[in-house]
Amino acid sequence: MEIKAIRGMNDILPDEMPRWRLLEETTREVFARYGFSEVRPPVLERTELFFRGIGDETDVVEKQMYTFTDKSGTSVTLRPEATACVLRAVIEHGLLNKDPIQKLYTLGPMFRYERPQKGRYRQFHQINAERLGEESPLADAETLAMAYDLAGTLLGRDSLSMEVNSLGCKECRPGFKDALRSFLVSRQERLCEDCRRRMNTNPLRVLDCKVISCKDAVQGAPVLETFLCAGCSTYHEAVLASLEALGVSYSKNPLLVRGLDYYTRTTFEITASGLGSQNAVSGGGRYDDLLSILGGPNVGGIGFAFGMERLILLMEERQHPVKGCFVVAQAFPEVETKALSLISELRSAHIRAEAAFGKSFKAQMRRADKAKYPLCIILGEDEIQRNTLTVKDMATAEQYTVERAVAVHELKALLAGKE
RNA sequence: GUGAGUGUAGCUCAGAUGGUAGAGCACAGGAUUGUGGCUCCUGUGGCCGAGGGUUCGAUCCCCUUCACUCACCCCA
Repeated sequence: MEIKAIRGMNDILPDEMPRWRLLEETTREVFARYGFSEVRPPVLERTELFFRGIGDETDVVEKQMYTFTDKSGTSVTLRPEATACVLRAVIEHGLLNKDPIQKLYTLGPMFRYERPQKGRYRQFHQINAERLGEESPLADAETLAMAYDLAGTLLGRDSLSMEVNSLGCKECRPGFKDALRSFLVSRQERLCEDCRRRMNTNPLRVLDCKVISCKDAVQGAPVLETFLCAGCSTYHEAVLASLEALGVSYSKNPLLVRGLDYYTRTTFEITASGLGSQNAVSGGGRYDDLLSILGGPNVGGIGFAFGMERLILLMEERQHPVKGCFVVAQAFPEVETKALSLISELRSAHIRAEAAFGKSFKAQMRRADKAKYPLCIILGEDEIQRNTLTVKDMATAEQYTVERAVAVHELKALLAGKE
């Protein structure tokens, strides 16, 4: 029986790597411009971290976690998201004592046990940014701007849209929840089965339901915006004004709800066309209570995540640029030995060099062509006799004779002209 | 967890009322015994997803199972 990869876990094959590298490089570049530094927490954490951090009534925690007990009997979980992990690291190492403002990002795999679908896998990768220690709507706006900046440079602004909302804080949200719940109870016979359950556990989610009868029933429901306390309301206005100042185009979506419990005030989502139903490319928001819930200082933060596979799906294919030479050698032991030392000399000079021994001359040429090498070096008995090399330009088919002694120097010059 | 669709060569896909399979691309070799791409020729490659049932005989029909895809749910 052939062993195959586990469901929902994919190999990233060589052809796809250029896109992944571009994605990672762009992320590092953009985030560095905003003063963010990289961290790398482990992928395995104590299960309790996510219970406390994400909220035990969320779908993620209730049914999507890869949880098991390790050999010491502790319950551990493959992280379903990164924020709780990064904050755990910040708290554990007292980073906020060294600097009360922390701007961090991390890249890596996350795990959720869900039915795989386009843009949704059981092992998937996220880009995650967290910004801690600034109580200011400007910090919120700048964080959203950074997410928008990254998405824009990767995908172009045209296919993107950003939606913003405020979820209020622990002062004003309960009032809204209660009002919403009693509104929903009054109309519960029109709600779908799921929503009748959600009505009690997480009434906000009902607003987001896609079932038409629910959308209908929700008409005229209390609006979160009107319940926001004065603090939240002015804060939200300031965030929106700052977004405009930053040139970020967004739309308000009072129904935008996040799946994780820890969000307060600002939340947002970036969606892209072309992904089918999993069209959220990024999402995030402010979490003023999460640090303290996790046992840290009473400091707020804001962050977001990008789904890397979703970005990759939208990025154009790229090719490995190949700059170097392919060495074609006639199949005689003496020639092959010389070829070997030439290759090694080239590599020492930081020139990419490759050969395919044990192949016919023609086959070697074909490989040189297929691998898209701009130059091909031909080494045969004649060249060895005369202490020269034949260099062939694969694009123009021109050939030059080069003295063996100055070969590396010459090749460097020739390659410098190829981009 | 629910629903629908699909599993045949490395990839994309044909196939017959049930008689153990083909194409294109890719790969390898040759036409050109030291010259790639284009062309032509040849070749390698398949337990027809797995298990069971019906049948003289199943890749095809039936059941089961697994996987993939899309959608729901939920999310990045």
